[in-house]
Amino acid sequence: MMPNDTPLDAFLVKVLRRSLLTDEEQRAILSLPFRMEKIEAQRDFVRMGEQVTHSCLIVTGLAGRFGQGREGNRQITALHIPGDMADLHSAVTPQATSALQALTATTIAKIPHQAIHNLVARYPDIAEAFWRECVVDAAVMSEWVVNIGRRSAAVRLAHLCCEMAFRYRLGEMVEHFVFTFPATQHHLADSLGLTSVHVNRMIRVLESSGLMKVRRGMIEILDWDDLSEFAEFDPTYLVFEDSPRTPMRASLPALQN
Amino acid sequence: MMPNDTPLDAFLVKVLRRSLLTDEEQRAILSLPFRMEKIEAQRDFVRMGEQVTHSCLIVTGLAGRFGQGREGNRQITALHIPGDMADLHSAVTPQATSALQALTATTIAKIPHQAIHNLVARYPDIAEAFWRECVVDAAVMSEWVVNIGRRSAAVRLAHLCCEMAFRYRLGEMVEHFVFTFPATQHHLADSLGLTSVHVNRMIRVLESSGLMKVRRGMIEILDWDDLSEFAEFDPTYLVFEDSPRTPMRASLPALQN
DNA sequence: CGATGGCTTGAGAGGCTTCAATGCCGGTGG
DNA sequence: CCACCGGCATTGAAGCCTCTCAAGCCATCG
Repeated sequence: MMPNDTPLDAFLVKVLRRSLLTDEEQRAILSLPFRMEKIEAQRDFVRMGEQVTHSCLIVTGLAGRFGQGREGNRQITALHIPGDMADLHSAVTPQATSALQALTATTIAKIPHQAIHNLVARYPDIAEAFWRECVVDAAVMSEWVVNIGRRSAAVRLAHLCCEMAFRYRLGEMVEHFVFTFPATQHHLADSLGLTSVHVNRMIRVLESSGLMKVRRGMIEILDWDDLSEFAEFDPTYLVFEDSPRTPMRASLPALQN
Repeated sequence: MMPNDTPLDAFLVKVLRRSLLTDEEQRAILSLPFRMEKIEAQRDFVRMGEQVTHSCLIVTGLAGRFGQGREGNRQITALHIPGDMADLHSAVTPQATSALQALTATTIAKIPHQAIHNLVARYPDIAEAFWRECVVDAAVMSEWVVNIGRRSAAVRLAHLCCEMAFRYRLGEMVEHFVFTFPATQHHLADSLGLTSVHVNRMIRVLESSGLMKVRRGMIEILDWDDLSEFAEFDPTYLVFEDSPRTPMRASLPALQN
């Protein structure tokens, strides 16, 4: 089945890298109802503690999930790029435990939980696929814990850039490339548990080692192999096509309809 | 329905705090097949990269999920106590992206993925409940990112102790109490992104402020209110009983069977 | 052209680490 | 019953990585 031109396409493409779905199931996902919304930079579109009734798919721009300490210390716990369902988990735990904020001008597609529930009740394979998406998000966060907890600032920054590069390119890496990444140094700092001052210095360190450049709104990878080596970056946790797809399916009784 | 005496009871109790399940569904979970296994302290029972075929329920003891940097730097990304299904997510992503290690002598119940898949294919509500468990685990990790990224060592340690206290007591808190927690200071350090030397010093700081004591294998909370205030601990991310339980259920067509 | 937001750079302070030695305690074997 | 042993906890001193504070710069925008 060919994706057409819905905002849901990018999401479906990502899902299909990890879960095997029939044409009917794919069509069902693509026909999910949604309402587009433009969010200006620095605005929260999900607030902490709120009762959420929609899941948010990032269509363009960049969004961050924020936790915070008492004294205004903000920490980004996840970054979401176009094609990510930033909020899929809220379908299953509607009370938001953290805030979602647009880091730059962002458009989102809001999908009613109701529709998601109808979908997964009807298609167990889709339920499993969505469950899997949430598990992959958790694996990414697990890697962030390691990154923040146990790596030096320079390696930390390099690792984040590798992850974002890998996610933007869906794993199709080459030696040297550029991608747009509209996060400020302050956003990077909040993602890394550092200050923006120190992020700035580390950017210069990486640049002077010839590994990468960070400019306003974009990142240039100069040498992917050296960089990912330096960053201790191993993309396995992003669970892409290499891993077996739903290996049990064959042995399941076909219950759906 | 009354829990009887299976290792699965504790797990079911936790699931029921977050998901509404019928008697039949509860019975189905309790009749999941499993094989008990004793793991000695410091031994990995799931290795990184391994293809996993079972999910592990912690029955007694304490287990840690480990990520690691290049130079032997270990970072614990999750702690699992009795009643936790440490590995539920592996049912949906069988390639382990991190290792599971027994921190002390631990007994686990290994549940075949096959059985889990059969269960969730038959009972959509259970699929949703298991999905929700994974989402809660992710919420805990999200809080760890904030903790490690943005809080000082003393607050960080206090926060972890609050979390573990809350989880051991399933949220039934009192002013002053003791609970056994068989982690070493080294384990705490690996959970907090600190060194064991510094954890030791912070323990003494907390003790001299009269907030808590940490002894070999146990933690004593001296003043829960003051401690959780100091730790910036807000248990919302752990509990979902306040929030509506699977609010969509009523409106779903009853498809199962 | 002033205002704004982000980036850059410097100097000093401090929190945490590193290294290293000592102390404690439970277990084990003679 | 005691001596030894190994793992963990404790303590000190020195150093470094990162933070804080503060100023200057540069582009963009009204």
